[in-house]
Amino acid sequence: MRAPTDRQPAPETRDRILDAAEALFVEHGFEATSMRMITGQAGANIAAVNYHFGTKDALIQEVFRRRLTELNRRRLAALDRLEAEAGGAPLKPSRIVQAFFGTALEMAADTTNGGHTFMRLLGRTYTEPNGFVRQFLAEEYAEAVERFLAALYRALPDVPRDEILWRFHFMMGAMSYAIAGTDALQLFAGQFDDADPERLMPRLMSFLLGGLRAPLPGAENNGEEPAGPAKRGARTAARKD
Amino acid sequence: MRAPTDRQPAPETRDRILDAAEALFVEHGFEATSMRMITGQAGANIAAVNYHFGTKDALIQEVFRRRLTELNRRRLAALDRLEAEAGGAPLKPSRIVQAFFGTALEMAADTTNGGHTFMRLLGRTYTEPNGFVRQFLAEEYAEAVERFLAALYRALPDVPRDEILWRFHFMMGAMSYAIAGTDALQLFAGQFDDADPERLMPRLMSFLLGGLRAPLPGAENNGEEPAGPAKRGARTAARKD
DNA sequence: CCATGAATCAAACGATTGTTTTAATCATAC
DNA sequence: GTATGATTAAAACAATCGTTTGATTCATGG
Repeated sequence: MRAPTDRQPAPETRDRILDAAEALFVEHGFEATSMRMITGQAGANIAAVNYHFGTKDALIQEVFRRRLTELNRRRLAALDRLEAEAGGAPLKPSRIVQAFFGTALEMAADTTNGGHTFMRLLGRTYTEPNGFVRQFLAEEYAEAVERFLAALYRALPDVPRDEILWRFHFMMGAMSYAIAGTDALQLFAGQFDDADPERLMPRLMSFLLGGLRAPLPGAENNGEEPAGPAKRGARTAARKD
Repeated sequence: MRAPTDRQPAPETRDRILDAAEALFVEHGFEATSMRMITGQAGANIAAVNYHFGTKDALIQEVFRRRLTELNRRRLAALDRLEAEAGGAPLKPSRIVQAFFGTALEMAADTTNGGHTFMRLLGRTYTEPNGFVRQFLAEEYAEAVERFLAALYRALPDVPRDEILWRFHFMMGAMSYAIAGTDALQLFAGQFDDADPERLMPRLMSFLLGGLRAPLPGAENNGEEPAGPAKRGARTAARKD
């Protein structure tokens, strides 16, 4: 009676709990969301969580696992497709970025199946203090990050790998805010006249690619004293497309 | 006996509590940090927090207030300086970005006075679910955001304001990850060979400016099908420097 | 029709939460 | 030295936390 059957899809209580937990985690965070809030919203008994998942931490993990596995599967499928088309040649950075971040944005645009809810949760979880959540995320992401970084290294052989790594990191931050911030961050109160999610994708893509292809630091033409307009021949990271 | 004196700087217990709370909030988050953990690390009695601050929420607010007021004061001072130098002319976008994000990175580089600790906390708090924290942040930021956005609008008159707003938003995301991620995000496990904080500033600045000046979306040369390398005359957001 | 095991239920578990109370201690001014 | 008010201290407050228990319901196959 300890472990529920795992060959059957399980009726529905289990899924209702996952959905409720996902929504409540977004709204209140992990710690501030109690088991009673979850089971209450799911219309289940308080003991149902421990019965189906064992512990609260295990529930959190499962909330992430079911979506994250799918997200990274799609990402890797998109990358596979690109590499198959290219036939051994290095990929265009813009395509790589599109495959990784565009796929995430597509999931975030799905408001009917909970994808939107989850992506908001995911965005704020990258920086979550909770230790075991971070480690779990790292494991789930390991393969995808490794392959996409390798693709970027190949695509930008002249850019130092440290630089690519950092910029990939920056891009993840921008994407997280893009998703989480649409409704979460009211720092720019009343300023978002146009929060059309339709336009978010091209907006973010332009920004990400601009950052990725920015002139490398160290070249003294950047940042501090950029004397005149648009120096020609400025040292640039990526002009592969 | 209810309200402590507010004309005296107060001895030190109050500050020890703030420092302990700041450090513990970074490590565990707000909810997972108990009053007993705070007072324990501060070497104070459990009742000291409620005596000095009234409530846990008020303590959280004070942790942010004391640093955030200073940070935004410096930001606005830097902007004042730029505008004084320019004498009425629009500013260079790179200078504006430097004044806003560079000032934050400088505070994050201060590892001796808790600035580093706080900036890590701040970065992950922008997306905090906790309602009253977000509202408090919005109020503390209102003036600085308003003035910097206005400066960017003037600096980039040809760029739609919505676009500037979004890119400012993206930049905040990238910066948050830049600070919080150095130690928090181990997603790229073992990959950060060069996490030298000295180099973080120019790296982030290059990325932010690249994103800010990226070609605007909508122009069909961007993102999806960028046929050839580096189209000349591509529509670009900002080439003021 | 009954046996079997999964699923649900109400109720309680001990532990920990933020906060309060009441008394003791401390410093300072008269 | 004694009064005054700020600070600290120990102890307890009710409330809520995640989890467990043991009984009951339900579905299914022999």
